[in-house]
Amino acid sequence: MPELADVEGFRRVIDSVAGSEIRRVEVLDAGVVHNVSARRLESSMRGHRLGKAVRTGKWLVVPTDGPALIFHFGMTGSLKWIDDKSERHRHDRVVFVTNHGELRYRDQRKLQGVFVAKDAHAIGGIVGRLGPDALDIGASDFRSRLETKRSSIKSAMMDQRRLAGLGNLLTDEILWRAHIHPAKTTKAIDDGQWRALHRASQSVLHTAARAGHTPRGPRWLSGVRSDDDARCPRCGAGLKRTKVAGRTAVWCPVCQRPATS
DNA sequence: CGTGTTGTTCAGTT
DNA sequence: TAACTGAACAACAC
Repeated sequence: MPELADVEGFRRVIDSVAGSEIRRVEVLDAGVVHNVSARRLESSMRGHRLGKAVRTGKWLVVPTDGPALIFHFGMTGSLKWIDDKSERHRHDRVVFVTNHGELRYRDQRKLQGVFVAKDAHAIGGIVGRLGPDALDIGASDFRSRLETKRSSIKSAMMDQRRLAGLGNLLTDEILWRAHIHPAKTTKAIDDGQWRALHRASQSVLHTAARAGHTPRGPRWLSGVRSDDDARCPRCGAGLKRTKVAGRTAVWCPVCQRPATS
């Protein structure tokens, strides 16, 4: 699930409970706690208040009046705020019990998880080299960061060092909206297509970020991409599935004509 | 028992 | 160097 839009949703979960004081940390599965021990996570966070979260790409940094919490959600992670007595979910891995409710890091596959940094500025060694967030990047920046990678456009868009936040679904959605084939080489994209791509990116990302997830509506590729016999929401053609940049790309053979040369 | 999965990283290769 | 491929991580559905 978690790409830019989903993590934006998690950011707002944190924002809505900023100020809550962590009373206890329950590490139910230490496999998701990455750069500190479970014991250290508990002792370093106890008694501190959650601040406003900052998202960059798929990373979420949560400052406190002590150390900062850092989350990456891999493919199946999420953050849940529970203010009633709901049962723990079998995939709840870390629970931050506060004075107002519980913040739960839930994750089936445990590919990423929870990190701790001295403060919100000391995240360099954890997050690595990230490009600017894909939301609200300007058209010329967008283009120059992508076109210098000689690869398929899909590969460039998913490269977190160029633009941060786009994953497999959002990338396919944007390319579909812009009528560009996912395997098209960056250097084969013309001026008009770069403009269309940027415009589609902003449109998709703003809507998805506002929703807190990539919409699955009838006008969205994401709404049909998993269907058997999936059809293009725009023209009705049968959608194609091919491997591009190591991932399954879903695209419309009519709206996104494959490269001819 | 295979195959696939909304992410990232690393070793090996081109 | 740049980019690609496959594997690995882990868990589950089909």
